[in-house]
Amino acid sequence: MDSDVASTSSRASSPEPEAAGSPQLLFEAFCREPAAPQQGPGGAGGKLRGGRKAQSDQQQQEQRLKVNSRERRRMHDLNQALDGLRAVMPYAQGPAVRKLSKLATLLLARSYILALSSSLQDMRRLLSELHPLARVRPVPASPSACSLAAAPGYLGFRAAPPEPPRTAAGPLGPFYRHSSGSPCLCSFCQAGPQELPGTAAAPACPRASK
DNA sequence: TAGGCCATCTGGTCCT
DNA sequence: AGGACCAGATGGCCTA
Repeated sequence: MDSDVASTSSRASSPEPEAAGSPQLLFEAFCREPAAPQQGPGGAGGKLRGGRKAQSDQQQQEQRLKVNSRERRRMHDLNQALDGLRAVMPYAQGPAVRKLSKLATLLLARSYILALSSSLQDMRRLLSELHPLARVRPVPASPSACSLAAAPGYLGFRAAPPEPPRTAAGPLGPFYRHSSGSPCLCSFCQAGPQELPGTAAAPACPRASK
């Protein structure tokens, strides 16, 4: 299916990380201009008298190429976002480590967020125990400040996070297990994901996925 | 070689 | 109408 010129094997193992990594770039990509007009080859008025059907076919072809191109770019943006997510994820990164799969990235991100939330709660509790008089001041309510603050699970100083659903599998789902006997040195395991709220004791190490 | 993961194409649906 | 989003199909690459 080589219907698109741009479909050359640009795959390799990493999908064109043009600007991957930086959240800033991620947002830039997210907010980027709405799909440059991308003229098809020949542009308008290429064929003058090719017959109505031929012209219609060509128009359809160009339309198809345009849609394909948009879809490709959309997927590239998605992959960039995933790369950005991987970049801030607590797992061993390096040339010798296999890149997290998309699914693993999402699952690990969820676990990481839950772990951070739990840590934050613990620290807050500790702080209030050490300094009973020093109350943690609530974040001034400013609805327009950040839409995240309105999210149900937002961990501001207002409400405790909702209990995450408990699943039978580990925080990364049923896909990830430690290979028995071999201690994992990745930062995720070092940090102790077993403290995740609402999860079983099953450690979740992305390196053990394969 | 089988299975996992991925990129790409494609058609459908929804929204502006 | 055009664009975004989604899911299924397909084929390639890589690893155990």
